[in-house]
Amino acid sequence: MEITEVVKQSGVPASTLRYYEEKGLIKPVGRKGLKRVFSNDVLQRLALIALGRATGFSLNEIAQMFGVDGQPRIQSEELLAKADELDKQIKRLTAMRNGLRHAAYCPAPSHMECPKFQRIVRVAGAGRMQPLRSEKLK
Amino acid sequence: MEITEVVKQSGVPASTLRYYEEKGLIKPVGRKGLKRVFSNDVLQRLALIALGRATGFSLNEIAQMFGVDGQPRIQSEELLAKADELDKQIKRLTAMRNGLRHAAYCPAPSHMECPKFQRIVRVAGAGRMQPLRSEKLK
DNA sequence: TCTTGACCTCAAGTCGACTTTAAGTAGTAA
DNA sequence: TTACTACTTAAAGTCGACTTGAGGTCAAGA
Repeated sequence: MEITEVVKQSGVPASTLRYYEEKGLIKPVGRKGLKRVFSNDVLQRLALIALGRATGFSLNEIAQMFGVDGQPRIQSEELLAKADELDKQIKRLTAMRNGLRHAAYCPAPSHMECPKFQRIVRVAGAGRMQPLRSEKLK
Repeated sequence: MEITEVVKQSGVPASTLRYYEEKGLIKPVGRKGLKRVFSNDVLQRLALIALGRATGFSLNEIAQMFGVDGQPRIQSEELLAKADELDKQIKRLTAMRNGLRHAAYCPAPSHMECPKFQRIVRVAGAGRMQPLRSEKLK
């Protein structure tokens, strides 16, 4: 497959494919002249990357978790730790979803005054109010 | 409360608080000289913002969903639509979590070759491989 | 042979979410 | 009065994830 075929089948723009290659997330099987040639495994790879991105992992994290060949490069311990993080995240999302559904119908003048809504926020946040960027320091 | 107190109780840096104010996400009740004075409602507000961010909403979306006073500014229909989005997101997260747990133990040489792992990726992605930035066009 | 189209590289630009920096002000303490 | 501390503003910088643009290459068709 040449790059355009990958673009068509995946919906991922060529510029992004080149960028992902640069970051070591995908790898063409070869070249035909200048042109990159991909095997169709790349589509699964892209699905995996998209899934990772959609679940909040950075490209670097994804690259770490699954090497170019799909083999994890980090310890199973760390993979399991990531999985646990996701569990927490799932709880937050569930709380937020419930909060939104509630807010759609709650008659309270301001939601911050509604005890149910307050509880949802409290349960979900549970002390973590830091903005996301602050997590860069590691 | 002055800003430092908010920083202490919330963990959110002063620079971020000022930035949030600029974006219309929070609002001091007044000033004492130059200094901002906040009511302690701001802490709940920050929890709400953090929850929103953690669940993947942008600051603009959060500002849209809940005005400065916590009253939703958008229709319940839209709130419910957001809730449905969250449901999908929860499914993706769950899939990713399962994938990671599986990857931690699966003996297959490459995960992309493991049928179980493949199914997880397929179920979760379901055609959506577009990078996140592409969604800016709306 | 010349042009076209599909691809290439490398550098620079953009966008959101902040952070950093430089320079200023208001209240308090010595 | 001076110095210090806790804040302020406005502008510029940073970081990740891409996108855009300028200019180059190569195979195929007129």
